[in-house]
Amino acid sequence: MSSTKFVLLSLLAREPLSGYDMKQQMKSRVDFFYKINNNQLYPTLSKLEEDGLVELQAYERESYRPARKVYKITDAGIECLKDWVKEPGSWEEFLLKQYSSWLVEPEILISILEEKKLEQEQLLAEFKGKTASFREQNERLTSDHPLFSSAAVLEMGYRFGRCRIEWCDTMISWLKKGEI
Amino acid sequence: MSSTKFVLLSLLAREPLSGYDMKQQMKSRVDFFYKINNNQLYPTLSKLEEDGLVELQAYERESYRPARKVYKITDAGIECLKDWVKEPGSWEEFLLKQYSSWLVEPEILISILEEKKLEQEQLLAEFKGKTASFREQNERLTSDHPLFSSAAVLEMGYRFGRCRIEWCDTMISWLKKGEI
DNA sequence: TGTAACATGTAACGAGTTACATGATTGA
DNA sequence: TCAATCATGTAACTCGTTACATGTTACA
Repeated sequence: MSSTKFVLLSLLAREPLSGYDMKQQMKSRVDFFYKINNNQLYPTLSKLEEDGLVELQAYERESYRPARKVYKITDAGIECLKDWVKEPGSWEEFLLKQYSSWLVEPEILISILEEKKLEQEQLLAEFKGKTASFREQNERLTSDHPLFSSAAVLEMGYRFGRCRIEWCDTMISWLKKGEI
Repeated sequence: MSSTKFVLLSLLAREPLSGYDMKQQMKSRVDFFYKINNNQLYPTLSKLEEDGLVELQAYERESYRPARKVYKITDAGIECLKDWVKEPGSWEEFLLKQYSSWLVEPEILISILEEKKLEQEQLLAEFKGKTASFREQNERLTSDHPLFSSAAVLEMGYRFGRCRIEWCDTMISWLKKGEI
């Protein structure tokens, strides 16, 4: 149920890698936001291999250090990853899935994005209502008033929502063009 | 170390509540983003009471249902919460802290916000560099190319960063005015 | 001489999730 | 009659974090 195994599949879908490589990528890559630790990494990799979603491509051993095990994603792995990308989920998970969106047909992606957009628009409407009721009930909120902080957090929620909607629009336009 | 206890203190800083009340608020409030389950709620409340950060204000018992325990934050609790709000942390934690920003002196808040803003600006510069190097290396990215997805995720990171910076600016202007 | 990089892995712990248990009352 | 609401709490489990263990080579 956790995203960890899909994160590993997401990386392996692009190129064969060892566990160590994956950790390095997660450290350095600015375009991929995820942190993993050894305790999750290696057992999860073993489980993926058991399930036939990845396979050992190379086993580079040098005498003085542990063998470097390079894994490769299988066809079943690609299918599994594709299915996951199409599944609904929270915004955070959705963003993670976008990293593997290149595997999915553009038409399907567009419909997913349009649904996400709708979801955010509904949330935005709720925020708007809340903010309005704040302003009505309290004409002036000084910075030591609890509702000042509530308004601040609400403002952030509102801005984030708008930001997400705009991003969805940009993505849809990119996909309709077919390239960037 | 976890935020859970501070979340409970954040709610109690505004008004005395029972554990059940807190859960209800987290469900319904649009201005507060946090989910808690009974297994964390009740033991954490007990621990807060042990530590003298909250105290029992009322113990409303009706024969046919469990006693309703209404808690009240103590002076020590307020101090503890205030200290937490001033501490540095991740953006997510920072947002949580903003819900109790009304407890903190505006000058201190402004300096915290300015630091957060700087942090985001540095991140944004990194994103900008990455995006530029993408564009240079690949003139055209079709939607089935892995780097198309990388660019999509990067674009989101960039937009979020800008959104955060703009929000910081808005907050600073609110605080300098002293009210909204 | 010490520490960072390489490369795998385990152990112990803390945090979080789902599900369950109680039990009268209110409303569909 | 069935489910939901009120209100507390426990049990079992998964997930994630920090720290440790191995052992050579390269570099400051």
